[in-house]
Amino acid sequence: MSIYDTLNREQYKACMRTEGPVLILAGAGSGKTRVITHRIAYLMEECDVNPWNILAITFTNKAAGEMRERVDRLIGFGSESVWISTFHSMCVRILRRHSDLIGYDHNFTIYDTDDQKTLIRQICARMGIDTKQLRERTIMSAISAAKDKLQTAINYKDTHKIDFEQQQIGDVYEEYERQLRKNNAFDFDDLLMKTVELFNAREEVLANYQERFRYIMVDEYQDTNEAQFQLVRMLAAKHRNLCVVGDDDQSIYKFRGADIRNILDFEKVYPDAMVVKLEQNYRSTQTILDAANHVIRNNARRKDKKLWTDAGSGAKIHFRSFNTGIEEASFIAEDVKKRIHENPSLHFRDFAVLYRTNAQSRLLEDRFVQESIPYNIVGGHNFYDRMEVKDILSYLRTIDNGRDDINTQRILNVPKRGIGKTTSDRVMAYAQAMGISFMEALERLDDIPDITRAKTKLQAFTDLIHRLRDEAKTSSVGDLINAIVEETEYEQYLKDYDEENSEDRMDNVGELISKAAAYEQDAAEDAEGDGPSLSGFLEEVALVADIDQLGDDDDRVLLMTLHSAKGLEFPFVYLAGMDENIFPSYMSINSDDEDGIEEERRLAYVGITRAKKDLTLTHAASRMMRGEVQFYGVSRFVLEIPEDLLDETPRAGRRVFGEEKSPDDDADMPWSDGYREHRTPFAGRGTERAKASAKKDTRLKAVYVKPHTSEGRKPFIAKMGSLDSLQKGLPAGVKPDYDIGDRVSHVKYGEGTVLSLEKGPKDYKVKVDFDEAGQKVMYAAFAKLSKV
DNA sequence: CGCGAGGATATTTTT
DNA sequence: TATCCTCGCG
Repeated sequence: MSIYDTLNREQYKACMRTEGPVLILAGAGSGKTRVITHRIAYLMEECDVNPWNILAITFTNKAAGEMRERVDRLIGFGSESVWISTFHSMCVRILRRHSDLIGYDHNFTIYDTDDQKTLIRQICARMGIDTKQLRERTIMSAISAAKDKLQTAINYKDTHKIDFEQQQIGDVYEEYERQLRKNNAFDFDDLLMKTVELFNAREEVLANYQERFRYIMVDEYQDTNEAQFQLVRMLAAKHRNLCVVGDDDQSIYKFRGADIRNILDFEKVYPDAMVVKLEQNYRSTQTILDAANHVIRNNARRKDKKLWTDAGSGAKIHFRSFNTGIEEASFIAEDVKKRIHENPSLHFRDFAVLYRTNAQSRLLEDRFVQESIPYNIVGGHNFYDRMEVKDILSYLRTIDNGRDDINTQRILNVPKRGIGKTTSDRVMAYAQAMGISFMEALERLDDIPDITRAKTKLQAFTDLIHRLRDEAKTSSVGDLINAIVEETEYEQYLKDYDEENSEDRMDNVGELISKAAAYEQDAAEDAEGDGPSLSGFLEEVALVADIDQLGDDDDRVLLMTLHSAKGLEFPFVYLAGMDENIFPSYMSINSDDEDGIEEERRLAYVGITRAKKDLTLTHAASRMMRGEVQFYGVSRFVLEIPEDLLDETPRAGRRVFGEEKSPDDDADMPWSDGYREHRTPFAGRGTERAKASAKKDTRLKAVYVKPHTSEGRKPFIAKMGSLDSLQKGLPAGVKPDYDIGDRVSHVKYGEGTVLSLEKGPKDYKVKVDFDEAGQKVMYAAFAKLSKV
C-alpha cells in the first residue's frame, strides 16, 4: 500500500506522467492539490529527483504554504528545498539576485498601488495633464494592462498611434518607467515583466534557471497572464517537464490580465501534451454540482466537462428573497446561529458568506456584531494599508532604499515637522535639476536655492534618517521600528492626530513589530533564503494577499468576496446579493464585451462550488447604494439553476430603475408594511413571509460568544473598529451594567454621571454628563464606560 | 504652513 | 454613504 493508491485513475495518471508537458483540466473540488502534492512526492521519492530541481507555482502564499505542508506530510522530508511560491515571490527572488544586470540595485523597493498613484500624480502634474480629465486610475490600469502583456512604453505608443488620450498615457508610461528606475523601484507588474526582460537580456541567467527547474508545476493556470505564460514557457523550454493545472470554468481574473487562452490553447503550444480531465468531485453534494453544471453550461467558450460525485444528492439549495439588504443580512446571521444551535457539532468556521463586492460586507458585519457571531472579513482594508503602518513602512523603505523619492517625500513631514509642500517641492525641483535623489538633495541643503527658514527642520530630518540608517546596520527590523517610533515620538503624534483611536493605531504598530520578528525568525530558518534583511521584510510585506494572513485556527465565520474564496471550501456557504446588477455587476451587463457576463458566470460557478454540504442563495429587492435606494431583480444565475434543485422558486422580478412607479412615498418604500402587500414579486411568496415571521417568534436568544483570540496574535484581518466592540467593550444591544444616576468613567472624558439610558435600534444609547467634558451621547458598546 | 469646512465624486473583482 | 480633495482662512 503506497500513498499513491489513494488516487483515482485519472489522478494517478496525471501523477505518474512526470516527463513532458501535461495539462490537467481539474474541475472544482476534483483534488488537484492532491495531484500536485503527490506528484512532487513521487518525483522526489520514486524518481530520485532532487527537490531543488522542482518548482511549483501557486496562486497565493497561503496555498504555497499549505502545499509545502502537505508534501511534508506525505514524505516527511525535503520539502523545504522545493521552490513552492507565487509568481510574484518567485520573480522577486530572482530579481534580488540579478537586478543589477538590468540596471537596478539589489535593494529595490516594491511599489504598492498608493506609491504608484502618487508617482503618476506627480508625473501628470509635471506634464500638465489634468487628472480630472484623465484619471490616475485609468492611466494606472492602462499601464498595468500593457505590462501584463509585456508591452513597453515605446511599444504601447506605437500600437496606439491614433488615439490622443492613449498617446498621453503612453507618454506618462514612458516617464513612469524612467521614474521607477530612478527610484530603484518595481511595481507589481514589473516583477513579472522585468524578470522576462532579464531572461531575454541574459541568456546565461535563464539557462541557469532552466537547468535548475527541471520539473515545473503551475496551479490555477487559467488565471495566468501573458507575462506569466512567457515566464513559464521560457523556464520550461529546456527540459519541457511542464505540468499545468487549471479549470477554464474558474478563470475569474481577466481584469488583471489573465488570458483564458493560455489554458485553452495549451495543446497548441505543446502538441505532445498529455491531457487529463478530473471530473470526479470530492467536495460537494450532487445537488450543488448539478446547480453549478447548469449555470456554467450557459457559457459558450469552454471545454466541456461535467462534475459528478458519488457522495449523494444532499439537501436542496436554499433560495431566499428579501425586501432589503438589511433583512438579507439579518437572515444570514440568524440562520448561521440557528444551524449551530440545531447541530452543536458545527463550528463557526464551517460557514462562509460570499459576495460580489467588498461594500456588501458592511451590512453583514453590522449584523454579525449585533448577533455576537465571531467572524473574520477577508479583504477590504488590508492591515498594511493602515495609515500608521504605512508611515512606518515608508520610513523603512526610505532607510532601505535612499533612492525611493516617493516614500521619502511621504514621511518628510510625518510626524509634523513644519515642513510644507513649498519646501518639499523646492527640494524636489533641485533634485530633478541635478539628477539626484530627493534624499541626496537633502544632504546638500546648502546648495538648494530658496531654502532658508525650513533649513534647520530639513537638516533635522536628514540627521534622523542617517541615525536610523546606522541603527539599521546593526539592529533587527523589529528594533529598527522601535527606534523609528522613539526617535520620531510617533506615539505622541498619533495622540495628537487622532486621540480616539491612537491606542488601536499604536497596537497596529506593535503588530507590525511582531510581524517583523516573525519574519526574521522564518528567514533565519529558511535554508534556501538569503537570511533576514530589511529588504526581505519589506518584500514580504508588499506581496502578502489578504487571504494569506488568514489563520485556520480561528473559529469564525468568514466573510469575503467571491474572488478571495477561490480555492477554498466550506460545509455551509451563503452567496449574498444574488441580484441583477450586483452579481452580475452592472459593469459587466452594460459593457459591450460579451465575455464580461461569461466571466461573472464563472465567478458564480466558483461561488457555488465552494459549498460542500449546504448552499444558500439570497437576494434583496432593494439596497442602499451610495446613499440611494436601488431596486434589483433576482440574479440571472439563480434563474439558471433548475427549479427542482431549489427549495423555493425565485421570481425574476426584474425591474429597471425609473420604470414603473418610483417609490417616493413612504407607503411604497420597501421597509414599510404597505410595500409588502403591493410588491409580491419582490417580497417573495407568502409562504416565505409566513415562515420568516414565524422564525422571528422563535428567535434564538442572543448568546454572547466570546471571539477566539490567540494570545499575542490579534486577527487583524477583520476591521478593528467592529472587533473592538466584541473584544474590549460590550456586545452591542446588551444592557450595560450601569444605570441612570450611576457614576461612570470614560477613557477620554473622565468621570461623569449617567443622565439617561435608552434602547436604540441597534444598541443602548447612553447620555452622560461628564465633570470635565460636559454632556455626551454615545452608544454603550463603543463608549466602553465602566462603573465607578 | 496647518487646519477645517465643505463640495465633489465614486464604487467590481486584486497579486 | 464615506472618502477624498480643494480652497480659504488664521
